Amino acid sequence: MRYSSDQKLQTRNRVLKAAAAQIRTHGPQGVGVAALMQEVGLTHGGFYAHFASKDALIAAAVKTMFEDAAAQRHRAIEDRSGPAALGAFIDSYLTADHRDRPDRGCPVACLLGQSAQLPALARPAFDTGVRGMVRLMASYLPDTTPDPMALASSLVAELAGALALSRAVEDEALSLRLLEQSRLALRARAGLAIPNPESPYHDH
Amino acid sequence: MRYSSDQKLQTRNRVLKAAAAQIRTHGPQGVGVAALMQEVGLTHGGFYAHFASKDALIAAAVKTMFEDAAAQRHRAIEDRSGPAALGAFIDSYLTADHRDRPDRGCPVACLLGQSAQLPALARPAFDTGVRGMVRLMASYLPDTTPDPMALASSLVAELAGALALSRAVEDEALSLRLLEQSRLALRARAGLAIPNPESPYHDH
DNA sequence: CGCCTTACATGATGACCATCATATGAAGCC
DNA sequence: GGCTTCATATGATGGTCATCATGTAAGGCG
Repeated sequence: MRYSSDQKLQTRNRVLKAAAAQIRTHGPQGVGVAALMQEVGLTHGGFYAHFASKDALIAAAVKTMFEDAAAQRHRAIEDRSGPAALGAFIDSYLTADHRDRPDRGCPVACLLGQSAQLPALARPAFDTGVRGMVRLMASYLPDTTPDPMALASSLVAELAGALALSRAVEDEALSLRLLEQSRLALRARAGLAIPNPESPYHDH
Repeated sequence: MRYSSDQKLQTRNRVLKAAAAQIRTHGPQGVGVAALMQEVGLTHGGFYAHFASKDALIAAAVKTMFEDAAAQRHRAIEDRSGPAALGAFIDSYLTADHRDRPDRGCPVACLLGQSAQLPALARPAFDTGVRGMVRLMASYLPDTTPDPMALASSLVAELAGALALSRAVEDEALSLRLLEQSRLALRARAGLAIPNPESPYHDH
């Protein structure tokens, strides 16, 4: 092999990561091949050695976004499971930090209104990502939940909706209130205790 | 005045209406001046007699979208008020019909993830539109609600989130289930009765 | 009747875009 | 040390875009 053994793969991954960030901040149509490659330190010419087309890149990038999101989720819930994991996830999702870093954040919240604008190649990736998130939420719910998938989908809708709303609102105080209010509502709906770090009734 | 007395105003309104539809389906960046004018039956040249720039058009179009949405809301709730109005609104919002016609539908659900992609000129219009929707929901809540704005913002988040999710999912049955489940969850959260079973959304 | 405002059309400009054909140059292999 | 391969660069192509300068014609007003 020429160059270091996995040079091409590493470059491909760097391009993917940059694309995943740009798609989340500027939308699928806001990414340009030339600008993207420049961000990685290359020129536009080499792009087609890695991806068949811009649409193929976007499809691959959407997939990466969900993989990264799953990794972050694991970091957020640490070794908790069940309802405790759900609470940790909700709390980590509806934060100012997550709101301010859409480029590293949940793909569902970023692409919520834009599924129709994704190239046809990328839509299945987004679809399975959304379903995966719902399924995961359902798996965290207490065993006593009558219809876990129903509740989970409703929770995901509010999670992503609230984060996106908090990004749309210009007033910082209102934005924080939106996050906090949905956080409380979601915890209540999921049958979790009111979050209070010092409370002896904290859920785990 | 030459031409019929308000010819220019009417043209402007037709352009605005077309833009409002295109923005909702193709996103703010998916609208082209030439294509837009052609849809109205004109050519691209006259555009700048009506709007200072494309960004100014988008700002004006966002405003129109919310005005249209308010009019539709009035039609949906008819002469109901309070919780009855809220129930009618929720039921009319989370329907397959609304899902399938984003070009005439709620601007919040369409632009949820794209507020950052709106031109700076248009963001205030979106911001006030979102706040208006939350305020209206709050006004429908029962007087006994402890913190109406808090509940209202949480409801709006789920409403828009659920509609956007239902648009993202490719499986029709799952999409309908998403709508129905959030519809039930929202009615319950707002303290409303279980909706009548003969609703037109039950076909599946 | 003819003028002149005005709504709109034609056509041009320059920027930017995705895509591709071809060149370059680094590095493992003989 | 030269050959070859492959990751990336250079530069071109055809397209689309927003914007604007200028042309045209419709029709109310003098």
